[in-house]
Amino acid sequence: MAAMPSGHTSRADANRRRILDVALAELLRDPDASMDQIARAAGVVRRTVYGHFPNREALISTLVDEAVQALSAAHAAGREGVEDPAESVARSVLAVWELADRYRLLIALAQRTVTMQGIRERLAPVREAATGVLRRGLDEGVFSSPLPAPALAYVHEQMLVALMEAVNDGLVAAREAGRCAAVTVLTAAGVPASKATELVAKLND
Amino acid sequence: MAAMPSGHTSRADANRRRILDVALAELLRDPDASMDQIARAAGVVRRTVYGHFPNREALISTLVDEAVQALSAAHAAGREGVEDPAESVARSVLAVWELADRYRLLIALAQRTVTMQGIRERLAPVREAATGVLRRGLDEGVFSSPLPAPALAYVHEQMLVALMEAVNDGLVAAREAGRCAAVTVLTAAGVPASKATELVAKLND
DNA sequence: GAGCAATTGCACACTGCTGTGCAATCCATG
DNA sequence: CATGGATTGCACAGCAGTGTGCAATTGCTC
Repeated sequence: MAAMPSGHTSRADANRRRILDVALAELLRDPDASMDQIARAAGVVRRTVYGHFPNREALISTLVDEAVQALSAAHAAGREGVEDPAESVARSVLAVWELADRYRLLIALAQRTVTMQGIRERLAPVREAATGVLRRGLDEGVFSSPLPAPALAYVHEQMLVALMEAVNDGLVAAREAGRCAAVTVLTAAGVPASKATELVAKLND
Repeated sequence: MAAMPSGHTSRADANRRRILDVALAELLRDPDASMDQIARAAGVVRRTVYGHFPNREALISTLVDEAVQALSAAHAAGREGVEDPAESVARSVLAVWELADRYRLLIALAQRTVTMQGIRERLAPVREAATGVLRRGLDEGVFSSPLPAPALAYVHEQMLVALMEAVNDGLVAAREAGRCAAVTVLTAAGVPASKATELVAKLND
């Protein structure tokens, strides 16, 4: 039946959750992983996956939606009520990075998948927000770059991706990565290294 | 027969060349483009493509090899006989960028393909060279970053990718992109914006 | 115009993935 | 232990792509 004892998710729900989690990891290893691979990795039969998601696209779409939603929230929360562009950027990066450990894989995946298209589209709002902050920073002279704000937004986005890969490959400790990312992003925007370091250190204490 | 008149490439060679060129463009639009799509786009029948390349992988492999080779050459040439790390980095970026207009597409493609693995492997030497320069710069204090040299190399690599996408999307003029890339890369490494701009301007006159 | 390599146009076998249907089975709950 | 939703196992149709074989044809070269 529909109702269930308090605090106890049905087996179906648990399976659905696990399938999503496993799919995330599995699609990283191979962006073209088949439904069968995913199902087996989730300890389930292919047919069962189709019981939860009508088709492959629906599954991936759900995955993307979850990630994008979490990311948008973090990005927005990170800079609410802050007027200084530099601090705003730093806070955003740090906030987004919180999720990195969970979604790093998906982001890396996104890089090399056709699905990339869909993801970039859905991230457009976030990117526009970021562009806005960057533009303000450039206008106010807090930032300094030969690049127009939108291009700088691209660069920042890719820098985070690069850092995530660096963490994946063990070049940077996950613990420090957030701070490093924030500092590097600010630095790339033209904020003096010393000032960037100081600001981030203060935020991160 | 095998021999041919001076300076005149056989139709076969011309076809092979054209197939490679078209495949490059076609695989960008769709990393999973079929052999048939590629063949048709090259104004040729699928069977003909198989006449030149035993299989899909061989074709892509050839494509990658050409690009990597050109890239390595440019990267090395750009910084031969230069001792200042900052100038070295700036020269490399500018040199590599020369090829960007031709290979930008492939690079973007690489980002989202499984083939990515193979490419990153083959680019390892270049990345190591870059890491070396970055390390020297960090040691000498010319650069300043919380990131270790290898991670910084990742970041720089991705920044170039981002810039290429920005150009593809019309956010930056191809003509200025090289200079901007160089400046931004240096800035991200902690070189003061003013100094970076000045250096690049001098190199690029 | 004969000769020859390259190209073409089919046809074929094979593989791997998708999405669906259905009967058998599992298993927590009541 | 009975019940019903979830899961399983299997089978099937369909599709798209790959790589290959071969005979017919094109078009350059001599």
